[in-house]
Amino acid sequence: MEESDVIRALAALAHSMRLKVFRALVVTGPAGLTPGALCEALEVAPNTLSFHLKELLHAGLVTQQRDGRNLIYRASFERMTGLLAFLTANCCQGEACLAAPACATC
Amino acid sequence: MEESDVIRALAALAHSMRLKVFRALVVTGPAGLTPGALCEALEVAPNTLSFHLKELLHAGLVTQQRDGRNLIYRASFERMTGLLAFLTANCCQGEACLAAPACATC
DNA sequence: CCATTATTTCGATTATTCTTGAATCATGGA
DNA sequence: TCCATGATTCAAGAATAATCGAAATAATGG
Repeated sequence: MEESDVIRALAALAHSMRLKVFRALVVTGPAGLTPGALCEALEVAPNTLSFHLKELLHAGLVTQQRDGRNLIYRASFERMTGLLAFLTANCCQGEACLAAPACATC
Repeated sequence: MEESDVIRALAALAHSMRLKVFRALVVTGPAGLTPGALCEALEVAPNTLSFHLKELLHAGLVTQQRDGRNLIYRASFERMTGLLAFLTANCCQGEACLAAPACATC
């Protein structure tokens, strides 16, 4: 993962609504959610949500798939783990450190 | 870790220079680095660096300690792991998922 | 106490991002 | 084909963040 990709992903997540959207998709898992469902859950206007979903999509943090007249968005776990790996890579020059596993519940 | 803290931390890291600074501190580990050393390594003006260090400090991602006429900045591994944990918490509603450990080298 | 080095703070300008409303595109059914 | 629904795009103004030069603060050694 390139540094520019990492920055794009971090910037995408560094916004209240986008973080909520991403967390909702992470919690939901492989089933994913439609924009309509997210609008209702997060009480946000469709165009505003669409803007933020596009940001997440462009950052590679979510994927988009059409299903009839709905779209299904899913969190990209591959991208997320790449991001986490970048932040901790080569920490402490290989010495023992306090970095804990990323996913406590899995 | 509160959502607002997470956003602050993500926003702090979502900037090329700040990410470089943070990575340099992560790689260096507990010894830490002075602003002067970072200035030289990253080829940045002292006041610009100071601005960004303050952002990282305010986000809790780095700590500051005075040592004579130098300041020593260190990455806060505690904060970083808290951030990583937030992003992956409750993923996939407890189902098995692909989330990998955060720190591959430690 | 003064000079020097290290680092931060201030203020103004520029650039970027967020929000909002109206318009547009895509799909499925009558 | 026409309409309704789900979702996105566009353009503007408002808010926020980044940059840079100049000045200020902090600590040490002479």
